[in-house]
Amino acid sequence: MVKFAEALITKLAVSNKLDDGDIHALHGLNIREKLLGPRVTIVSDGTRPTESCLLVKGYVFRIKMTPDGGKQVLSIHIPGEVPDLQSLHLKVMDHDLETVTDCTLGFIAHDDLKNVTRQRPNLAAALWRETLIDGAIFREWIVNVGQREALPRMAHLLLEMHERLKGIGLTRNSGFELPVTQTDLSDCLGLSAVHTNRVLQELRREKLISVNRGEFRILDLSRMKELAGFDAAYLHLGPTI
Amino acid sequence: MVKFAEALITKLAVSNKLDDGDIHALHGLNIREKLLGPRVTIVSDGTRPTESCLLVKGYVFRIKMTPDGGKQVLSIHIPGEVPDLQSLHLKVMDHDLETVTDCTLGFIAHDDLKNVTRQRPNLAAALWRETLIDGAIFREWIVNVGQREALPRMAHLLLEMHERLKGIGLTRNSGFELPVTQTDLSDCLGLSAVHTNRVLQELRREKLISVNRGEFRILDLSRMKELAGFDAAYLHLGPTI
DNA sequence: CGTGGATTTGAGAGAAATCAAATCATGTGG
DNA sequence: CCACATGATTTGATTTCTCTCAAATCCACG
Repeated sequence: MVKFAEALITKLAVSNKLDDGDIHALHGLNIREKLLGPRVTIVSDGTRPTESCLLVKGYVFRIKMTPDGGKQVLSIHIPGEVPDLQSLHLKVMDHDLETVTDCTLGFIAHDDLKNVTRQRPNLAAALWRETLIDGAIFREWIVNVGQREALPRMAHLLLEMHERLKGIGLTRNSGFELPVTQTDLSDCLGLSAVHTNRVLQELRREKLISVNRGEFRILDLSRMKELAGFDAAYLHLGPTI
Repeated sequence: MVKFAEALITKLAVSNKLDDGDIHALHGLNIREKLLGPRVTIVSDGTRPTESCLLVKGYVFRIKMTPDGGKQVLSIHIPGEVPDLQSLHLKVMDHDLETVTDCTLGFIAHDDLKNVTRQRPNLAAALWRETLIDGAIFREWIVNVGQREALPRMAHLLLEMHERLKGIGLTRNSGFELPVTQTDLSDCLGLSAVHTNRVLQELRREKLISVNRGEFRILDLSRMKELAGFDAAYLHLGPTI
């Protein structure tokens, strides 16, 4: 199944330099395909996965539930990413992984991943780097919920998704598909669904964005960045030498 | 300088299994000592470090500033940790690193770290794992600021510090040194300094904690955990097989 | 003893949550 | 093709948590 390796390579190449040997090794990976519908749990908090899943098509949420029923989305994953790559070295899951949309996933055994990293230090570094970029995005999310109020917070999230999707070619003139509900967005931002709705209205009223059924468009990039205090550096796009 | 290797080994051993060869390799690392006073910037946002720093004594904050002067503490680092280990693979810093107290630091060149990881896959995994635990803690901080209100949020932070410090033997019957100001705590939690003060008073009034000059004590662990919804699983303490 | 930072207190304002209900899709089955 | 059910979005009113502003007190230190 070439598409799996292709998705992974495309995404890795956004932030890493891969040589022919690396690419060959990735093509050689044994990947088990799985198609899932929307809103399905892929991996559960507390379990011990023996494989990680490569997302090829669709969106995936990492989610953490609080004891009193609160729900926090920790990250939104896009094609080419491996949302539970951390389980390669953190044996017990500390959060859930679930599909947002119809998804095509490719499961790769941890043993195979370990072999590849042992044989190709450059790939090991690339995968490590991917988990570090995850971490950098987590850090910015802490800032987002901790420091920004609702309007810039929403703007920042949308800008991040725009920037990351642009990296893998999933934007068309500042528009991108993100088929999530307003409740989903509220779970990303730590806001109530009602307030999320009002914030989105405000952004539309200000002609900063447009939304129709899961298609978001940034109408005024520079004003949005200004509003959100957005600086893409934390995404570490482009292989830095 | 044995103390550097010792601090690192103690901390790594909390979450990893190290063999004699690993320990020997760590002792062989070339480490440059540096003593810093409190409130000193170790590494700045936007720079490209060529070494990472091992914290041996004291506390270090990772900090992110927003364009409008907001300050968010991203993590509090304790002895044995390498707060900027991510710079090994993410060349440009996306946040600041600064001392909180008097600190003893040991700087290790990235080249040396890379050599060690290339020669000892088990150490590579251990270091990768440390950065993944960082990530797990970031995730929980997102939940903390996103989902919990002020009182449980503060309780959660204190419980986390207690649990982590216990791992390296820096607690005495539920008490631990954490010489930070209330303003520091407010920057950790995304609260105002005034509200932080009121929250601390409330926790003391409820006989949940006591504080005197940088020494915090958890007076009622189970009620605190109940209040905070605290589950230590995300810290990944103990080497999971 | 004075100075500056840290903590504390009080009062008022503001951002966001909650509660409740209406409206708007969307998709299903008769 | 329409009636209906279900979930998503929207609106309005009210409450609550947290912030801001301003000032007082406390404390460590030179």
